[in-house]
Amino acid sequence: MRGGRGRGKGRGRRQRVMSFLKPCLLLMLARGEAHGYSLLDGIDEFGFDRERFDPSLIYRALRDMEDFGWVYSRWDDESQGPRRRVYQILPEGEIRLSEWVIELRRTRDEIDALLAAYEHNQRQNDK
Amino acid sequence: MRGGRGRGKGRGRRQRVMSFLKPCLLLMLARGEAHGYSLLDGIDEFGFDRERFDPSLIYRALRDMEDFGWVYSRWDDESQGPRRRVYQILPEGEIRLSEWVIELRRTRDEIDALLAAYEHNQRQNDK
DNA sequence: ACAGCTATAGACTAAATGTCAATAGAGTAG
DNA sequence: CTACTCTATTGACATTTAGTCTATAGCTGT
Repeated sequence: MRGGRGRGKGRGRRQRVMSFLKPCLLLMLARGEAHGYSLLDGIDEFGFDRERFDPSLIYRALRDMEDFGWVYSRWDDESQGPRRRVYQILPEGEIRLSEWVIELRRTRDEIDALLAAYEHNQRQNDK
Repeated sequence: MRGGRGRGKGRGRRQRVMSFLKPCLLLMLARGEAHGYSLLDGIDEFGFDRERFDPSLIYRALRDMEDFGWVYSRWDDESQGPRRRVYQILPEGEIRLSEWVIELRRTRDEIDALLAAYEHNQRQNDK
């Protein structure tokens, strides 16, 4: 076993990644316009832990998506409290969401393939 | 629509992420020892495109996993051609793989939830 | 000798994520 | 009236992960 290359990372544990947030946000916006904070309240539907979830991630994702032309935003001055930016999904965003759905289906199928291979392995080892 | 903040990224398309490679490698190693290049030949089983897949990713993943104590490697001098490093999975690696399987099942379920929500939305819009 | 394949490794780049702190309006408990 | 809390958005910075490109080196066939 070669000696470490000075890359001791403690433990390679990270959270899920796979850019799951943006499709979730697009889907929520497809149900109707919303602002960042209200979207934050909705993300636990998709398995995110609302308590530990940093709001800045949502705002960043929304701004990125606006730069891509997937969503549109305007300030809402009617509401009480601090001004909120209200987002709407654009046709480009609906297209991107539908592409994402296709990619996610494929990803799911690949995960299923790995799980099946793993379980197959386990059965072999039990024999 | 705010003017761009100088963040024109062309198009936000990336490949799948989710650290899928390492669990695939661990699973392949669970079936028996192997070296990097032979693992490269096996990854298309999991949906990777062997042609476009850069071998250095495999070697890096293997070294990372060795640093974590999940696999063990030794030089194989018996083989012809350039020396190859042969990897074996360690008990730590089997444990990590089983944890990964649990995480992947959860990820798959979350993808399924999003897909179901998307399809539900579509049906509503058709009405 | 050299072209091509097998095999591994390193450097550099780019992108995606995560963490923290700053700002600010409104309502409310004391 | 002021300190505190909740809603709301933003920016800076750090870390992690993934992707590209290049280098090295042994063997094989010509």
